Amino acid sequence: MRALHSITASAIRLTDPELTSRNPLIRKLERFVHLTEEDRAALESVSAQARAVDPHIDLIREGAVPEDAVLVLEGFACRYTHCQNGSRQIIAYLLPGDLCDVDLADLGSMDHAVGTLSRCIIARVPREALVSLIAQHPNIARALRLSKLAEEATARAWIVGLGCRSAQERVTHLFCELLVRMEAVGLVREGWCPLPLTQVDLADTLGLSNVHVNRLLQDLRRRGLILLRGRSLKLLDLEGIRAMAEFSPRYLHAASCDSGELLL
Amino acid sequence: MRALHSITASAIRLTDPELTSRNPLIRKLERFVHLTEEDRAALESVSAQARAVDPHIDLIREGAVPEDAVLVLEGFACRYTHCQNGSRQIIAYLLPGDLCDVDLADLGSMDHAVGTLSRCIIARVPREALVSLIAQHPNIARALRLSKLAEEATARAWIVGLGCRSAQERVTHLFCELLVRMEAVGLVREGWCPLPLTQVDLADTLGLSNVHVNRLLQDLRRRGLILLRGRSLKLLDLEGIRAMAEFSPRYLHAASCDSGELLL
DNA sequence: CGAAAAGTTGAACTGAATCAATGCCGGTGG
DNA sequence: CCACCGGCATTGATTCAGTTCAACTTTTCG
Repeated sequence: MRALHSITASAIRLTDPELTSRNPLIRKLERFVHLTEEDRAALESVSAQARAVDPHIDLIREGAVPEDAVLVLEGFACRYTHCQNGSRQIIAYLLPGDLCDVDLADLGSMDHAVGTLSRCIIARVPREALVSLIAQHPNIARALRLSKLAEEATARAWIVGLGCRSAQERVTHLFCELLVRMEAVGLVREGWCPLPLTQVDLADTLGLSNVHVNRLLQDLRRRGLILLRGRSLKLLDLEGIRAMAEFSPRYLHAASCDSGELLL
Repeated sequence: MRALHSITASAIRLTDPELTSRNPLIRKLERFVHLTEEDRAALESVSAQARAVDPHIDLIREGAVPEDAVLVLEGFACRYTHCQNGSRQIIAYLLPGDLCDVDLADLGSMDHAVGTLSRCIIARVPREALVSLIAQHPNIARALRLSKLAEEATARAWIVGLGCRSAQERVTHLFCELLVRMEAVGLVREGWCPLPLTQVDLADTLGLSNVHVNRLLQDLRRRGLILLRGRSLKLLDLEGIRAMAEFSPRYLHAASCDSGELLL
């Protein structure tokens, strides 16, 4: 059986060397650890019964005590809150492959909401399924721990950005982050990165007004640094943009990854 | 032996009902779980061999791969980074009782530095000691997990503050947060909360200039909302300040605490 | 095709930064 | 004990990055 599986796997690899799996959760976790066929099967089964969700729909409401974890398979979702002045602050993006609130067991009521930004494919992982997944698959448990560390590093990077970067630096830094994260789950094709966000979404992420975001994007386009077409983004002068954003991809793999290739 | 211990404990409680322990780590974790005498002894032993550290000293440098966790017993430390424009951004405060980087085992190189702000008393907990502490004391393990959730909630609150609150709201929100956290480790006396920070430190925390922080503080004093004397802070109209900061202490106990009293 | 959502533009405004000088206080050494 | 020094706090004047408001255009999508 083991032999059979690896033959199958390598056959797939020969026909389509890039797609070890279409499941973004598997792709993401494989950046951190090596998964066995059993691990992958468990992850596939957890991702079954996904359903499409419209944009701007709450997946977990603020104050709720979540009974299952949210797994994003397609589209962009986010954590967010509303301030009393009416403005919305996006706290984190949930991209394909992201599994929200792994520590369900310890979690009390939510201090923020989780909702879709674009149309999404979402799977719900019940608490018991999550617990047994972690208990029975040490590789997966470790990969989830490592990706949680990356999430925390991302939150820190957002604090730094909001605290001490200019508006243009924030925009470009966010684009660099999204590119790396989407690449990690195999969703970047020929430099084009899906970006199903409105300028208002970007503004609520970056602590800016939508008007100003609009002008910043125009400026980047005029200078030939980015292309924005049909909900996709292409960074033209990647090195230049990284320099102006002071972006280092290291924090996104915050961990002792074995594969050196990951460090870029 | 068990009986003896509990007699001792209640005797201490009778003479000094407030001080279940002077150790801020124990005080903090006891807000989340009930600790046995063995748990407490283990935590005391981990806190032994603390040493004084001057202000503005790095405890962990950016890029380092830490071999032990940092435990703050007295004073204020922080996580921070330098942006290339020269400004410093403080990412999190480490207050007495805070144990930095519990997931040492999974951690790669640091994407930020950890340093003292004021004079501090610091203990270093070697990796093996930390691992065995967690393995042998499930209560402590759970309490550390819960306090990590509170840390994450705090980071999210900082993102919200930097993203969409006015300068004055940020200052007052930070003061409310510090008051609650210092109260949790028994360091607030008659409403006075230690605040061994300069206005530059506050500015680097809040994404403001030191000049502006100075003016905001003067304004708060003039309006009779705070007192600032000798590295201590007193919030006079706590309800008013909480309202203007849109502060809810709930996120700081982000978890299923059993004690209702914690929810305020 | 028509309505709603998203993007674009200009003008006026403002919160906060910057720059630069001054005052204060606590520690240190003579 | 006093004089000096360095870090921190305070003040005023000026500038600027980014907001707000409001109108207008373009795109999307049922």
